Amino acid sequence: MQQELKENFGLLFEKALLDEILEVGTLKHIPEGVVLMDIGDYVKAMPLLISGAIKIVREDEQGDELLLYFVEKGNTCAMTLSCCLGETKSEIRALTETDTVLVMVPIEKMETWAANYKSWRKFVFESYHNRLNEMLATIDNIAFLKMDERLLNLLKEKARIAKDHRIRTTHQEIAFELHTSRVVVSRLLKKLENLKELTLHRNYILLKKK
Amino acid sequence: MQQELKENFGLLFEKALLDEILEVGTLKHIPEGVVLMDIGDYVKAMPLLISGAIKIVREDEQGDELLLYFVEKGNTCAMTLSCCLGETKSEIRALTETDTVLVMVPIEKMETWAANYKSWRKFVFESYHNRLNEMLATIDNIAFLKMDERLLNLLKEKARIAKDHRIRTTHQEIAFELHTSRVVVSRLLKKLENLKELTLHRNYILLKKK
DNA sequence: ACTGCTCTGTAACCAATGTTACTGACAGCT
DNA sequence: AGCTGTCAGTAACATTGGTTACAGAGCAGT
Repeated sequence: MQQELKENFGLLFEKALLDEILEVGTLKHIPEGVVLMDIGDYVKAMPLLISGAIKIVREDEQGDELLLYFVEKGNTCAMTLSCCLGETKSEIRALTETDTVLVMVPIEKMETWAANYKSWRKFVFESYHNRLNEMLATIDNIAFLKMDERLLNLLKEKARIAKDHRIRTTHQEIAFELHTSRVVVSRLLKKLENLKELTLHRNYILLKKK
Repeated sequence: MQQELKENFGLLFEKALLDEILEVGTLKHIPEGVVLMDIGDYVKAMPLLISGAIKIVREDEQGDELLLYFVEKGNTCAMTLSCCLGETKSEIRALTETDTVLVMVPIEKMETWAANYKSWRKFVFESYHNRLNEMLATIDNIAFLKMDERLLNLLKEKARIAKDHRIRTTHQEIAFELHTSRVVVSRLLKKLENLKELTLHRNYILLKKK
C-alpha cells in the first residue's frame, strides 16, 4: 500500500500525514460495476483513488438516472466528503466504472487532519473545487448542448477514462446515463456513424481517434 | 456591524473569530441588480451575507445564460471560496437579486482561520455542502423536469426569497434565467394562469398562495 | 393627443426529442 | 441446427420546445 500511496498522493501530502493514512487506511481492489455507495446510505469511510474510475450517478423519485461525473486517481469524491462532515445521507450513487484500486480512510480522522495538516486542508478544498467544477461542466452539457453533442462528449470521456477507443457498453446504458431513451441513442449513434465519428458494433462502439 | 454579525453568524462562530471578522471585514449595503463578480474575475474578498439574496448565474461562450441558484443570509458563496483558494478565475457571475447587506472579508485570512478555528472550518465545509446540494437541485430541475415545472419552481423560489408573492420581473428576464425564449415563457405563463396558479400583469406576476 | 418604447399575447411553423411497435441480428446454450 | 434472450435498427407518430413575425397594450415624455 505504501508504494501506491506514495505514487499517487506523495506529492500532495506531507510525510507525517502519509504515515497516518498508512496506519488507518485499508487498500481495496474493486472490480468494474460495483456500487460503492447508494442513495440514502450513511457514509463511514472516504475513498482515496489510486487507479481506475468511479462513476457518480443521480436518480430522481421515478428512478430516472443521470450521470453526474467521474472521479479519477489522485482524487476523492467530495460528495462523500460532504456527507461525512454533515453526517447526512448520500444524495447520489457511486459505482466503479472500471476496475479500481483505492484506500479507504475512516471519517473520524477527517476533522483532526483538517486541523493539523495544511496539505490535507488543501486537498479537501481542492476536491470540493474540482467537484463543483465537474458539476458546472455537467450543467453546461445538459443546459447548453443538444443530445448528439452530449452523446459524443460522453463517449470521448468514457474512452479517455478507460484508455480505450473501443467502448464496451450498450445503447441502453448510455440512454440511462444521458437520461434519454434507447431509441434516441441508437438514432444519434447511427447519425454519428454516418458522420464518420465512430463505428457501431454489438456491445461496443469504436470511437475514431482524430 | 457588530450587531448584524452577531445576529446572523453569532451562533456559528466563536467569540475570538467574530472579533477577527469585525477587525478586518467591511460592511456593505448593495442595491438590487448589482454585479458583485463576473466571469473571468479574480476574487479578492469573500462575502458573508447578512440580509438579501445573491443570484448566481452561468453563461456559455455564446452568451447564453442560466440561473444556478440563490445565496441567502447566513451563507456565503462556495464558488467564491473555491476561486479564492484555487486562485483561479471565477466561472460564474454573481449579482444581487434583492437589496443586500453583507460583510466582505479579505481572502488572506481564510487559510489562517481554517487552521485556527474549528467553527470556521465547519462553516466553510457546510457552505460547500450547501452549494453542492444547490447544484444537485439545479441539475434535477434541468434534467428531470419539463419547462412548465421549472418555471413554476423558479417563481416560487423568487417569491420566497423576496418574501413577496408579487414577483416584479419580465418574461424576458425569466427566459434568460431558464435558458429558453421569451415566447415560450409567455406561453407557459398563460397556461399556468389558466390553471389558476397565478395572475399575469405588466411587469409583475402574482403567484397564488396555496 | 401624439410619439416612441417596452412588454405581452398569439399564430404558424419548424426542429429536437420522446414513444410505441415491430423486426432482424447475434451469441450462448442444448 | 434450433431455441432463447439481449441488443440494435427503423418507421411512424406525438409532444415539447424554439423561431419568426406581427399586433396590441401600457406607460412616459412632450
